[in-house]
Amino acid sequence: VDIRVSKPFILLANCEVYYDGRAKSSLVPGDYLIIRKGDGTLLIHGGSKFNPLNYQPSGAILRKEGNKLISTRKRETITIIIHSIMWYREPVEWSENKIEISRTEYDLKLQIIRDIKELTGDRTIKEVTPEFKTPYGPIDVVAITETNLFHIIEVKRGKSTLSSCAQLERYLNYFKEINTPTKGWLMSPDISKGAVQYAANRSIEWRKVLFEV
Amino acid sequence: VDIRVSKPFILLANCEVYYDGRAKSSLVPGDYLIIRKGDGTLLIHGGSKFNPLNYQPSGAILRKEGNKLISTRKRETITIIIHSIMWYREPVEWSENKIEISRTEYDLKLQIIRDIKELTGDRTIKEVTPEFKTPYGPIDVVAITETNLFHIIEVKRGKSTLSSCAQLERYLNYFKEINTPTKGWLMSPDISKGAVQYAANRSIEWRKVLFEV
DNA sequence: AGTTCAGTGATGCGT
DNA sequence: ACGCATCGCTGAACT
Repeated sequence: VDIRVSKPFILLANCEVYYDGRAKSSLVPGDYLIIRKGDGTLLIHGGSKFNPLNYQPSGAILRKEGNKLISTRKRETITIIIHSIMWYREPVEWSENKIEISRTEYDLKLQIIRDIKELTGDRTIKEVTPEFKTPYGPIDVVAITETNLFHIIEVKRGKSTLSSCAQLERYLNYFKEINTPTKGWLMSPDISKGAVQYAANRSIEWRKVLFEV
Repeated sequence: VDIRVSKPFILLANCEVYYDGRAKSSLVPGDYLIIRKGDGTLLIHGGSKFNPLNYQPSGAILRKEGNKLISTRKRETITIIIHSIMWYREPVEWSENKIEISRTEYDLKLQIIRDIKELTGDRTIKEVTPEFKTPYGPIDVVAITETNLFHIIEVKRGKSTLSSCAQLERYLNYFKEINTPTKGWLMSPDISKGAVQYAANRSIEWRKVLFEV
């Protein structure tokens, strides 16, 4: 079988793989599934687990040297030494459509902005800004009251964790530096125990928010 | 062609895909690559990009209903409606070896622990603990001096970011609560501009550490 | 090109 | 099972 590096292909081969770049890895000889897409993406999958064993994201360039396949991208290199080919296929058509997805953090954010006064219990809110920019990163939602109190809201689509608390606190620190009074909020469907503890110690409040759809 | 849900297979098919679970998505009809592994992993790949369009991680259970493939796992469901099959393969052998990887954060941490006195410039360190446990999460490296000053060190294999700063500060907060004097450190090969700023404002120090191998 | 964050993140390790 | 941190994370949006 002749592998064409100019075409997308799907290949099951007995091979070994070496990677060098940000990290360095080697994969002992075995039968693996090798996928090469039109945009340069290279995936080497083993017989279990979600993640490919080795890979290169879109933009990689593939070449052939004897029984070696070499893929390079931004100073990273994958070398596949092929011992034998079980089968090889070039898809005639391979669609590039995207999925349409809902129940993302963005959707939850819209709900929160709509219900902001009920959720915070603050009827004096006069302005709500999503993606509020600060030098310490963009804040999911900022709601400003008539008396210029800033509600700083971090939204999570899943569980709020210690890491969410730290993220929120980082934003709060910015407003502390510019002497602006704030109230910090976590809003999400769930929260971890550690986050509850941490939030309590720093007067951060959590509001449970569920997806409506 | 007859798809056997009891075996791992690779399938190129014209199909449409619906997912419902934590989120909800749909994929318009097209030609996609469907991979089913022995551990239940299901991957549906389009003709570009690293990430699968739809997927289920290991543990999913697959069944067939007419021209539908239905995979379920923990209240999440993927439904593939198959319109036509381009080709279908069942790998006879598909290895489950793991890659051996180096230059991970763990490797960098070992270097840092070895060179801890040089990196901190503190010759009075008497004890170094990796994975130091606190209620606010485990700290990469803690080094304690003869006078009980705690060096709190957050290690990153790539670039230190604002998020790294916030993570470190969260650990520092714990020691503040128990009235223990600390010095906060970021150690990594690189650091982002925002992180430099944030660290400067909170007397966190950064040390550049490169992989030796 | 650099920075930041979401993700159906997944995965591994600890409790 | 939950909690937490890493990942060669990738991908997207914005500067």
